[in-house]
Amino acid sequence: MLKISELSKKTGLTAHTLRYYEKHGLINASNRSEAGYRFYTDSDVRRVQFVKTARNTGFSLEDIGQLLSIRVDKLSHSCQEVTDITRKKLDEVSAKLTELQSMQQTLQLLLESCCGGPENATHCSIMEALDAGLLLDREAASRTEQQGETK
Amino acid sequence: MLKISELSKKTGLTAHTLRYYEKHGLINASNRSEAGYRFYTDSDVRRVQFVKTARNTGFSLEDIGQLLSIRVDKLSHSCQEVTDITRKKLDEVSAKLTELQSMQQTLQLLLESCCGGPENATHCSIMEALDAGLLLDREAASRTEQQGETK
DNA sequence: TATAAGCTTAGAGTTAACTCTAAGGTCAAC
DNA sequence: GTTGACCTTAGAGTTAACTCTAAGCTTATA
Repeated sequence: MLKISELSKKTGLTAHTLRYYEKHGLINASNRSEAGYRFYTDSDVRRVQFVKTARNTGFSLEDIGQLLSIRVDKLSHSCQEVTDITRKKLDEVSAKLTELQSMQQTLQLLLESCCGGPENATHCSIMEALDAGLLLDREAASRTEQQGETK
Repeated sequence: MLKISELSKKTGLTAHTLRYYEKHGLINASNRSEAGYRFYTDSDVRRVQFVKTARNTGFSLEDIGQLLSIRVDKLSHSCQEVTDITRKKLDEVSAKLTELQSMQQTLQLLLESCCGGPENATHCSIMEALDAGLLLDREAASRTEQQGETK
């Protein structure tokens, strides 16, 4: 039976975060001392570690809530439910990745185009590119279109 | 001279967002009607488009504030200042990219490992992997270390 | 002239996941 | 018996970039 600071050390999550997770229904301390101190069982610890692993994998706390309800009653849930959550997250991550890759490419091009020296910025090619809106041909285009479509 | 809704149409930014940018010192309407309506000059429009392009490139509003102060007085600023801001942003984007790529890989492996079928989740390999904390060998490890180091 | 569309401001709400504070109770050690 | 470390709770603050609301003018149209 671990106290919250011991669980904190064991998991690398702060006591604050552990209480936050509890408040949001993700974890719990199976026992309390007479004074109200939380005491965590091995089972509690495993659940916290599950949450941490899922968090590190990119799942939101809401996702994790769903995964946890599957975890405690696996018989009533299917693999498909699990893959649905996972695929949805993968799609989100992939979309974000595409966006960031586009940004990365643009930023690299900008850096390559500029001398980066102590000269004044009168003819700075980065400033010129931003002024010209040249980047709109790439990432901005898709986002601008999406904005227009959702109106 | 454009009214705010006209500028909104022209830029794809909402009037709300334009006022928000103004409140945060990024843009301004050079003129106002007697009734207080904002009127934007061509120069104002170009500045707004600069902000939009920079935003699409990944710069934060704070970054853009710096870029704008360079933009209005290029003689007093160097290319290096511009590349510093750009490189810092590129580093951020690259770091985030690495993290997301790791997540993507993990999520893909999880999906490949699971049947995803209507079977109950008793032996779901995704649940097992999250339970085992297997992913900690990859991305979580670096983040856990960072957390430990910054303590 | 009445209606609707559009403009103004100040300020509150949203989102996610913490992060921190205040006020106070508990516990082990010296 | 008094420090000091640790625990409790409720609730406020943080971050970024919007997004929306309310209450009230202004303007164009029919």
